[in-house]
Amino acid sequence: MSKNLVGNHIRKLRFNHNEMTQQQLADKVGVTRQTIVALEKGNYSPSLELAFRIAHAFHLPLEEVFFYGDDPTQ
Amino acid sequence: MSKNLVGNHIRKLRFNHNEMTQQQLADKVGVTRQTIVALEKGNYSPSLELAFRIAHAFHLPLEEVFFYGDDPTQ
DNA sequence: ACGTAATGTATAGTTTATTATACATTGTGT
DNA sequence: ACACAATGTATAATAAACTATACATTACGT
Repeated sequence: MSKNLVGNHIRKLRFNHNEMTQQQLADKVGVTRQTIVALEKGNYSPSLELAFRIAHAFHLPLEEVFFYGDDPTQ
Repeated sequence: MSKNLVGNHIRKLRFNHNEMTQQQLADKVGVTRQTIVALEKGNYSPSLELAFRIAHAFHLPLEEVFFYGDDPTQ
């Protein structure tokens, strides 16, 4: 339980980026697919370090991938 | 051990913000002082959620408080 | 000299992120 | 119909973040 306050656009971004697969993203940022799955599902928020690596994988600033609060405002 | 790849400007920012104390910042973002100490010392990188709360406490975007890699470039 | 506020350091314990493994489901190509 | 790639789901184990407690040090006000 315990509401997760951080959301992300990982899923959307994977498809905008060459239909990148969960496994490919996982390899690219050096985690397992399970971690990507959990993040897309919103099970928990990543470590800051992983958040940076994921943003870099999409060539985006961190705050365009992850957002605080319920409202992406975009 | 295990090099921490994420750095921050928390210490500097505390002093730029009314000489804010470790305890005050801790209270403001809802963690213990020990966590702030550990972050300033670079013992580990915070959760993304905490990183957001700290950035908001200073009214700054996350990437002006935390940076990936060894070089702040500023 | 004394009290107190801020910081530094250490360590054991709890919670959360991350891994590893495993199996089920859906879609696509042959 | 079969093989395979991608995803969904679950659960136990490990690693990392975070708490709680405690004590030492430095500086500052009285």
